[in-house]
Amino acid sequence: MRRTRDRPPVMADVARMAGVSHQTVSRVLNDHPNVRAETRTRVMEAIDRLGYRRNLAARTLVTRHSRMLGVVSFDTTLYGPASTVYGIEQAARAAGYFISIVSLKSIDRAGVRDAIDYLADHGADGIVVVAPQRSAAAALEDLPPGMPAVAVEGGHAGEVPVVCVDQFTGARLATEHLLALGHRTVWHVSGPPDWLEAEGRVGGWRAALAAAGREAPEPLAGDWSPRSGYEAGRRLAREPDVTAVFVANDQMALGVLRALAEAGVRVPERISVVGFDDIPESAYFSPPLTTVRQDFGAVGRHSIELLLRQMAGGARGGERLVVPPELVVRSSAVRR
Amino acid sequence: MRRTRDRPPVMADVARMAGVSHQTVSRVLNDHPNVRAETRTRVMEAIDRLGYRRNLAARTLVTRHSRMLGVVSFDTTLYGPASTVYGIEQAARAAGYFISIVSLKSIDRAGVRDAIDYLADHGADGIVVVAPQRSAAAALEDLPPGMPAVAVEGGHAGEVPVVCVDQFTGARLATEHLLALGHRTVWHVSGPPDWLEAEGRVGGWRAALAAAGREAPEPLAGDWSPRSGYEAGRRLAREPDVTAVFVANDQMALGVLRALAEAGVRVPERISVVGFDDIPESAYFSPPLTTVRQDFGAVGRHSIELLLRQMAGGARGGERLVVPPELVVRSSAVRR
DNA sequence: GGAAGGGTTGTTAGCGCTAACAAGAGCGGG
DNA sequence: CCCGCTCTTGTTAGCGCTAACAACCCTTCC
Repeated sequence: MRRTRDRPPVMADVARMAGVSHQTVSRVLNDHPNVRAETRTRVMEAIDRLGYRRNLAARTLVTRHSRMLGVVSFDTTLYGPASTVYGIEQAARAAGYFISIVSLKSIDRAGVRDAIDYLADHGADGIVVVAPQRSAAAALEDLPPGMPAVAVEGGHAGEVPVVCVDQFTGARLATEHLLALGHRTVWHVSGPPDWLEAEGRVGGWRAALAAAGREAPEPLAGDWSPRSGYEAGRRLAREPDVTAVFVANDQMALGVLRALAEAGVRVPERISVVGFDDIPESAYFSPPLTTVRQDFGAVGRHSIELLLRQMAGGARGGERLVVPPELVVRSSAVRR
Repeated sequence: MRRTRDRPPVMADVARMAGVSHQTVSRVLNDHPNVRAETRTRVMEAIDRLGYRRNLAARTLVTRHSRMLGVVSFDTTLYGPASTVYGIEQAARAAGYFISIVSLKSIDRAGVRDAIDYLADHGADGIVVVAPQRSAAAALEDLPPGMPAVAVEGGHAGEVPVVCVDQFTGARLATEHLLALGHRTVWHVSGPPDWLEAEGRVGGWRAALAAAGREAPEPLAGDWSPRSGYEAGRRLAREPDVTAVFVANDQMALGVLRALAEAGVRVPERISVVGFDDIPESAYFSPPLTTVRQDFGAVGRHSIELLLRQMAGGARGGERLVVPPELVVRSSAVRR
C-alpha cells in the first residue's frame, strides 16, 4: 500500500476496483470499440465512485498531443480582439480543445515570436495569431516548423492560412452608401497605417470614390481611440465643404460626433457620418450610428475550423477565408 | 540510433552533445546551485545548438505542477470582464504562469462548476473565478478540494479569498457628488439584481441618500446593455421631477443619454447623469460622462497575488482585498 | 473435430522528465 | 595518512498514461 490516502486516484485504482486491467480502463476512457458493454459500465461506476479524472499530463506525454490551442492577440480589451477571442474560445471548446491566451501590450515581431515560443513550449497543438498589424503578420514567418497555425486579419501571411473580414468591401459599402445619398465626395478618418484593417478600409473607400469618378480628400489619420476621432472631428468641423465622413471604427466615430457637436455642426443635417465595427454602443450614439458590422464570432469559428483541418490534414495551404461585412443603416447619414 | 530525425530533441540529446548526464542538464535548466560554471555553459551551448525545449508535459507529470492557472469568466466581450482578464493575464505571465480561459455564455452554478472541473482536469495549479453573479459565487462551494482559488467580485465566497472593487463606495461617491451639486434626490438605473456589483451600487446609492436624509425613488432595473438604459431613460424623461440620475454602468448611461436627447430633455441642464466604469468611450459621450473609474488592472494583479500566496502558503483564509474606485468628473452632472 | 478468425482482455515497454540516492573528487585537520 | 566533509556528477526508479503485442475466449466453417 504505497499510495498515500490524499493523492488523487489513478487509472490503476479504478482498474482494481472494477476488477480489470488499467488498459481496459484506458480503453473505456478513449471509446475503444472492443469493450464489452458490461465491462464498460463496471469501469464507469468505479470512475464515478472514486471521482477519478485522468491525468492529462501523462496522456500528453505519450500521445504528443495536448489538445490545447494557443491564441496570441493584441490588447484584448478592445472590442474587436475581445470578440474574436471569444468566438475562438467558444468554437475551440465545442471541438474539445482548450485555449490558452497570450495578450500582448504592444505588437512587434519579437513580442509575437516570444508569445508563439511560449505557447509552443507549453505544448500547444496549434496556434491562432490575431495579427492585425503588419509587424505581427511578419512574425508568422518564424513559426516553429510543423506547428499548425492560422492568422486572423493577417494579410498575406506566407503559407499560413488567413481568416479575415472583408475590410475592403465593408469600406466600399459605407462609401457607396454615402455617395448614393447624394454626397459629392466622402472624407475618411483612417486607422493607424501599420494596421492591415486600416489599410483595407482606406482601399475600399478610395476604390468606391474612384469608381464614382470622385476625387478623394486627404484622409485624416487616427489611432482607433475616441480621442483621435475627436481631434479629426475638430479639423473636419473647420472644413466648410465636408458633407460626409467615413470613419474607420466606431470609437473614433464617437469622437468625431462629439467634436462636431461641440463645434455646432449638426449630424446628420450638415455632415453625415458612417462608422465601422458596430460595437454594442453605436446604436445609442447621438445620432445612432450608421456603420458596418463585422461578424467576429464567425471569424473565430472559421479560424478554429481552418486550424483543426490543418492539424488533421497536415498540409498548410495558403488558404484565405473571407467573412463578408454588412452595412447597418441608422440615422447618422442622410440624403444630401 | 532509435530517435528518428524529425523528432524534437530531448534532454538525453542535449546531455550527449554536452558530454554529461541528462540529470545534469535538468539541473542546469532548474538552476540548481551545485553545477560547475563551465559545465553549465557547455550544457547551455548544446541547448542552443539543438534548439532544445523541455517537454512540459513530462515535467508536469513528475512535479505535479503545471504552472498553468485557470480563469473562469462571464462574457469576456464586456469591458469589465475583458479588462479584468487582461490584468490577470499580464500579472500571471509576469509571475511565470500560464493562463487558460473558459469564457461562459451564461453564468449558472452548473456552468461554473463544469468550467472549474474542466480547468482542474487540465491540471490548473489554481483558479481565478470572475464571479460577478450570485449564482456563480455559489459555485465556488464545490471547488475540488485543495484547489487554490480566488474570486473576483465574488461576494462572501465561503473560504475563498475575494478581490473586488468597492462598489458601495463608488456608488456613494457618485450619489454624494450629485447631492453636493444641489439635487434634492438622485434616481438610479440599476444592473440586474443577481449581480453582486449591481447590488453593491444600489446599496451605496441608498446609503448616500439615507445619510443625507433624502428619500430614495424606486430604482429602474436594467441589464447593463445600452438598450436597457435607453428604456430606463424614456421612463425618466416622463417623470417631471427628476433632476439627477446615477446609472449603474456607462453603457446604460449612454442609453439614458440617448433617450433623454430624443425626448428633448437636455443633459446636464435639466437632468444630471453619472455613470459607472469609465469605459474609454465615456469621455466622448454627449455630454462627456461624469463616472466612477474602476481599476480593473489592479483587480487582476491582486487576484494573482492572492492566488500565488495561497499556492505558496497552503492556507486559504477568507481574505478580502478591496480596490478603491475613483470619481471622474466630466460635464454630464452640474449644479442644480 | 480442428483450423481459422474475430472479439475481448491482459502484459509489457516506453513517453521525457525529476527526485533520491550513490559515488567519486578534492580538501583540510587530527 | 586517513577520516570526514563538501562539491559535483551519475544512476536508478518512478510519475500515469497509451500503443503494441500477446493471450485467451467463443464462434464458424470445412
